[in-house]
Amino acid sequence: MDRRQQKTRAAIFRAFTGLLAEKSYGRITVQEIIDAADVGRATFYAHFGTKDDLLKALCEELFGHIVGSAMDCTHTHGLYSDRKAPASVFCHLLQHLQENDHNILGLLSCESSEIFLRYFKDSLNELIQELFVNRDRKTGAAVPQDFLVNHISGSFVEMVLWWIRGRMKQTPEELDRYFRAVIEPIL
Amino acid sequence: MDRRQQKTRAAIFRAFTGLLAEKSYGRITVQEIIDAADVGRATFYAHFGTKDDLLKALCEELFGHIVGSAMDCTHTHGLYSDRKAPASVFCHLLQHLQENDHNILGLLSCESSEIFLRYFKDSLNELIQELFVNRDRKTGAAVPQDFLVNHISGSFVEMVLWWIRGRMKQTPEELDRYFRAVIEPIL
DNA sequence: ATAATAGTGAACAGATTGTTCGTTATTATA
DNA sequence: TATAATAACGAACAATCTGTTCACTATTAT
Repeated sequence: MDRRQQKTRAAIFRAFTGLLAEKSYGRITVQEIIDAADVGRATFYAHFGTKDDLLKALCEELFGHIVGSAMDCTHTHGLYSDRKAPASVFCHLLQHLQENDHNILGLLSCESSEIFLRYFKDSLNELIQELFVNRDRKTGAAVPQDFLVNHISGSFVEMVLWWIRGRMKQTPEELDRYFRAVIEPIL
Repeated sequence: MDRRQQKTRAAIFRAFTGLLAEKSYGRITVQEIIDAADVGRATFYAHFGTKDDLLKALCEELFGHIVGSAMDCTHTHGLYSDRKAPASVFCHLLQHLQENDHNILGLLSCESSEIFLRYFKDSLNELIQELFVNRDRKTGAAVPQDFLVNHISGSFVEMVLWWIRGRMKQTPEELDRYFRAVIEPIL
């Protein structure tokens, strides 16, 4: 609502992500954040109860956004007509990542990437769960459905990590092919 | 060498793992560790330069042990004749986990499990890499080998996390079946 | 027996945290 | 435009934590 709130919130987010590119989450102090954001100490604590709260808020904003967009895309096709329709939700997600919306790659490739990957996977889980509802399963009941959902979201996240750590030498389309090669045989 | 060193080292490890069961890694202070271990402040810093060093040392000891044993098992069969030969390395690993050697489950199920999972996965990667060397790959070159290795170790670790978070209702043998069901089709 | 090694306990400056409070600036709205 | 509500400021605070130092004591290996 209040423009001032949005400004400080954005400034804190910006400072925080900037610091994450330099050092691990654990070593970042509130002091550094407010210095970088040029914001009063009391102001920080008026917005976020703790550093962990800030982390959580940032993750929700980022991953909620990216996964939400993927969800919209699969539900209402044609909405993104201005962009080449991706071959799969996974490809869509990877392209989103490569475009580096809100410097999301910075977070996933920083020293504390594991923390962000967990949030990412949680969001992914919801997405994939939904995809399964609208889909006939061809597989017999060899494995429970929630095992399968976890396997897919887990593999995807681990693949993204592998991709980033390898300096992202593959294109999203290439990665998508790999991923489908290891996932589709079991669907 | 010196018995005193081993004792304090063990006391610190014990105190640390105990605290991890209660609170997240980030919230644990050196102060609490030395209080719980009943060890002088200077002593702690004589052993570990920092809290992160302690974490690393613990992980190396634990995962090096469990994965190393799995590696031995696959190399020299019959060594573990006193125990029912497990159907696969994965089953072997899962059984080891369930036995909760050195309270390894406590670490993997605590609030900071992500940190430990990363170390676990690193160790696993080496193991699986080795397994691939001694094995003919049936798959075509649809996906690169290191992608595949990462996919397998990543999936395994994510499965363990799923297992633990679901309160470990499945037996290691059951889990092993699931895992082979999603992995063997692509080998 | 003795020299080397490890642990003790206290003290330390410096940094970090989370909170409080009076003051100032910005915003919404009447 | 006037005014009341809201947000940020900045300075200060006690409490805690960190990492290091030092003189002293206990244990260990040889």
